[in-house]
Amino acid sequence: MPSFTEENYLKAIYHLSGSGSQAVLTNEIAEVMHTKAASVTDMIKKLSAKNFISYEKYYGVKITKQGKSEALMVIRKHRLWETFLVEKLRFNWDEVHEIAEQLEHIQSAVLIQKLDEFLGFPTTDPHGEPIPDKHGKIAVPLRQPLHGLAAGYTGTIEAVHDSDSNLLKYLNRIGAVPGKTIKLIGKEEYDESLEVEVDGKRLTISKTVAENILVTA
Amino acid sequence: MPSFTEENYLKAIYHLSGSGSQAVLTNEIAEVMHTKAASVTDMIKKLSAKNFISYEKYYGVKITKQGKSEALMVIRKHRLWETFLVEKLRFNWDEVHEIAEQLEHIQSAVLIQKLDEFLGFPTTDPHGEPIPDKHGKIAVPLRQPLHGLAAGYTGTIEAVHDSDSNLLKYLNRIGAVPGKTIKLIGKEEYDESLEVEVDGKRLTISKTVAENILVTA
DNA sequence: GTAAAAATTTAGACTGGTCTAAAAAATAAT
DNA sequence: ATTATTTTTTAGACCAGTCTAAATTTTTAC
Repeated sequence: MPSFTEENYLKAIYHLSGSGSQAVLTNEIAEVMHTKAASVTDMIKKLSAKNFISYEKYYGVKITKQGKSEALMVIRKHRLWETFLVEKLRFNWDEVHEIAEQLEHIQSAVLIQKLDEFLGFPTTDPHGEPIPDKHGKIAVPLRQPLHGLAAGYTGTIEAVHDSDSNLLKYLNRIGAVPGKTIKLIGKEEYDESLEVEVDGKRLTISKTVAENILVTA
Repeated sequence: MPSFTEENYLKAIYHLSGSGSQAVLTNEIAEVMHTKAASVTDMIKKLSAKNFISYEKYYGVKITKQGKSEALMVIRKHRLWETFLVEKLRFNWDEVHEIAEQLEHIQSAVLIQKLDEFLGFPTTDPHGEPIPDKHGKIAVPLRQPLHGLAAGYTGTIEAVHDSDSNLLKYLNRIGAVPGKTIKLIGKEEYDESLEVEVDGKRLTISKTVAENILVTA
């Protein structure tokens, strides 16, 4: 049974690796975990000893089948709890991430099973992200970050990354929520900011924000 | 903000002290925390430095106003989550303690506020224990352990201590649940076991079990 | 193809929580 | 009241997770 911290590392590695398909570098992990490279190296050794990842010195880390399965269970719990908080407790979309970060570590398979049932077996969370099923199976969504769209094209927002509350509050304010239509007017060369149209309103968003908005054409 | 472990110690001290009215000894804490006296001494120093308890060497520990308030908040969370698990997720009465032990440490005042509202502001948990309100106010229940009843008398089960799942499963099996009427037929001298009648059935229960059944006359 | 820069790992130390073994204080027994 | 017993505290150690500073390896630049 992985610890609290180990679960967080596995989740980060899973996401950074593109659902487990690529190797991940020490500094990448350090950045998203808000920690130092030396700490990551230590943790990598522990996760490797438990066969959650495979590790070669100086080359980076690959998540194993077992590690992927653990990560997907944590993600499942996170997204089910977020759904609960929004659907049942009437939280706003942008207030649930931090609480779900805690709830995702509660250990009880039957709890999650019953929660899933209580929520009516939802397939996506409030941010549009797919919820893995109890076997860890997850729908692969067809979508791309907004800044990958070509100028002039219109897309539908399918999901937004729920990494941080401030981003979500901002997206909420400008109306960029799942289901909405967004048109890419043009790209600014020097800073890669985008001019877009949402709800008939023109606005400029930074590259960083655009990367967190996921659209289908 | 107290840590996970500190919260568990405060809760234990609160209960052992009879809601904060008496001093508690090191070994008593060690026993209920399933830890050693030396570890308790260490933790006592930390809790004392944070003003959650007052401590005199070799004398024991008294919980402060601040410590009591923290303990009551943890108890409030525990009992609200237990209510949620039974009322909403359809858990059995005797399956929820261990899960609530984890959930009680989730940090978010607004979460508990919304959960309370979602449950319709319950005043007792599934075991009959009173739920402290958001200010830490708790109804003082009029009741006594079953073995305090005199032979021949009948009482109503108001609550049972939810310390451990095995006890609760046993109580469930014999029908000793809150709301039920229980008659004390007689006491056995040498081991203080009790002969009782529940649901028209006669049975013998140990002193240990009787102490966990709380009745009103 | 060597030097400089960047990334990674090691070494050693710290905190929180735990332990065992030994010392000190309080209580009980005669 | 002095000894024996129990309770509590201290001393020293360990594990998980983190850090800084230094060493090592890889990558980039010329």
